[in-house]
Amino acid sequence: MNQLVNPLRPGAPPAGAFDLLTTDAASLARRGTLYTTHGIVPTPVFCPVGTQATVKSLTPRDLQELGAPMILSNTYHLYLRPGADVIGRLGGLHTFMGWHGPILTDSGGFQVFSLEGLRQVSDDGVTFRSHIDGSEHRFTPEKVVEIQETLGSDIAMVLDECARPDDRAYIVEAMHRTHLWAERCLAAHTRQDQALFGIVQGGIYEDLRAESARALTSLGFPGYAIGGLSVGESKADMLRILDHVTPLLPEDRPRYLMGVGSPEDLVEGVARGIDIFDCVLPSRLGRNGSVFTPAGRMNLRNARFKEDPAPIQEGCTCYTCQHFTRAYLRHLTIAKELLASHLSTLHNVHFLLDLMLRIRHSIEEGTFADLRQEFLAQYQVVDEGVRRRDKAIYKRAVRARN
RNA sequence: GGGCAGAUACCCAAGUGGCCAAAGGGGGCUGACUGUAAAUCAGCUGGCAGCGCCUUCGGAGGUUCGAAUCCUUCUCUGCCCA
Repeated sequence: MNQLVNPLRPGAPPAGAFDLLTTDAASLARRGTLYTTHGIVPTPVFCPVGTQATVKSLTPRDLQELGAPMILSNTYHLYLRPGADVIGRLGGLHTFMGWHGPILTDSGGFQVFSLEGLRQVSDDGVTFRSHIDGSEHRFTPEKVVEIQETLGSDIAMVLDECARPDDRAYIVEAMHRTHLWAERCLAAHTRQDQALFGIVQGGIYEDLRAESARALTSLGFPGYAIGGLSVGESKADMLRILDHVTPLLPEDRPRYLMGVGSPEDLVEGVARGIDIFDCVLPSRLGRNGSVFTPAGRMNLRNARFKEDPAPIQEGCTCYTCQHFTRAYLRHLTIAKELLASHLSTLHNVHFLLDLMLRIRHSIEEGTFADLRQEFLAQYQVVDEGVRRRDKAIYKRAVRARN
């Protein structure tokens, strides 16, 4: 894994090349290989997220030991601090952060969405106010490509506009802008050792998704991302859109579902033909005291773990589970010790990487359908009922106050 | 023995006549988190029953339409003087 491939070496696959190895008989799941300048990525793959050139609380050595095939980092955040030029002068992002495996950089498109209120969008680009010091900055498609080329990531993303799922008129506008930007990004992109992926938008509307997929594929990218999902729409909507979109994307190019990452979503995403995932969930949940188990999420703060001598997950091979009890992890979490974040994140990332490993094997063995069925039968998803109950408690509290 | 200050919910601590079941912290409990403005955020934390009632501010008694708040007394704590 992570074996170095020189894209300039004669006969070596170009950066971003994708080999489709096996296709599942009962679903759209597929097993493939993605070639990058910094290593070969087996797909389907999950990428932990290191927004600020670090997967929070983990060292590159941890990531290597966990077997992370590729990680994600972020254009907007690194551009603001420490500055892409700084990283460029220090030898590029890989050298700067000490991670020599594949890196995918997001374009800042997600920040167009998440920094709503600090930004203004026009057809030409986005004007941001820095969330750090309030200073004004401008991102155009060309600028975003330039930054990512300076960073030297293995896979760069086009600038896109991620929009809330509920407003069709706005989604249409954002989608068309995303198409214009995709074309300009492609025209501006020069690095041969870096692959540039396009991003399909269109919210929860099947006709818009189809239009977006058509527009993007006509431009000819080495890989296609599906953006604008898991941003507040229901799970049913997300899966419906995936069912609809992946068949419209070229079979011989990798498909990347951006920002998705809960265990159940990974399984269902793979079943719908997704090859690449990334998500902050394992690291953020870890820092906030939640860990994944085959039965669902576990909140380590719960009083019932106060004297629990078991590991998070019986039989788990991660460092955390092999050495520490729930009681100890609960103590660290409640005492807000730094080690709690590290150990919980370690377990969570391991959990997802291990799930992907098992998924890849099962596709090779032709048993993905069984894995999918067994995993989903066991894994308890936090359901709408719980949310409704929370909402009811909140309403009652408000009523009591008035 | 005398003088002064104090005792408020699990802890610390506001409140010195009605707007007080009682501010604010802390602690405790619960929940959320999906291309990271997140080591973050939200709710609950006297009891019961669904907008009301009941029992609370060291104990007892009193003043008042009404007391955590005023008076008497007792208990305890701290400081000072003998």
